[in-house]
Amino acid sequence: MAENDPQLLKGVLTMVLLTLLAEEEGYGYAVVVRLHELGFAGLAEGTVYPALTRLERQGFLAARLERSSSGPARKYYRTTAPGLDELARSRRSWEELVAAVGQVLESPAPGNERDTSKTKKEA
Amino acid sequence: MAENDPQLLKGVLTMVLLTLLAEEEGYGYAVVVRLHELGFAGLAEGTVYPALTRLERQGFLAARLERSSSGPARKYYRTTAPGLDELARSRRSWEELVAAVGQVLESPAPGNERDTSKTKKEA
DNA sequence: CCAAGTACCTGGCTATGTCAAGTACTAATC
DNA sequence: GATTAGTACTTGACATAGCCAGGTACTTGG
Repeated sequence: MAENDPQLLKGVLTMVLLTLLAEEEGYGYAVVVRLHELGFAGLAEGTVYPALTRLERQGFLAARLERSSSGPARKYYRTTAPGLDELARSRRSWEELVAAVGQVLESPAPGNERDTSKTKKEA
Repeated sequence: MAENDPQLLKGVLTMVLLTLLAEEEGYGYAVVVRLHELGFAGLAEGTVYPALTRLERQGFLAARLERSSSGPARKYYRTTAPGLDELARSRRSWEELVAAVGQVLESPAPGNERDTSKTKKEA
């Protein structure tokens, strides 16, 4: 589980959070732990909490507080209906990206000339 | 080919550019056109050129100018040896990310309780 | 009382994609 | 020969979102 490239994560976290919290309600701390288990190794709390707050502010997550006997109150989040829409959109973008990247990475043969000018007369 | 999420592209572009320019030399404008064909629909010139410049500055790409009869001189880039190393690292991160995201998206059954506290006594 | 585990929040930093505008060369048209 | 359109590259100001460091606060146990 190597260090994840911070940049690669961008945008992905939103989708991941909406997915997890659509399946079942959860609170920040637990989500962080879960994500570490799922392969998002270096993921910091300072990344997840602001993301949850943002998604709530955007109406994609709903939150409720619940007292806990093992520490401070937990903020449970659940994906809302607009959140599900956003998730669907997000997944589509993700799949397109994966497809496009796949096409580049598994590029078959480097034999086709690419020249935007129609090769009328070249230097 | 829907609008790509700008955030999702982050970090990916670097990898894609290093890949394309490792296969064969190319100049910015042509790369932009090529990427559009490959599924990176909304990709702007203003995104690609700075990326190329950055990669050159970092030593991952080498550049040379070539006059053209169809417009201003073209700046041809080719991936360097360090660029190939970076590409390898980058691909690894990407594959890990795709795997991790895959695990979340195709999450099988939402039945397992996840609670960081060992359920000693819950509210 | 203090430490450690749980749980959340914030400010400042950074990286990078986007937009808009600009420069400049060539060829074709009027 | 000035204008326009296509080719080709650059840049500055902006927005987003992840990261780090540090802070707050509740609970339990020594």
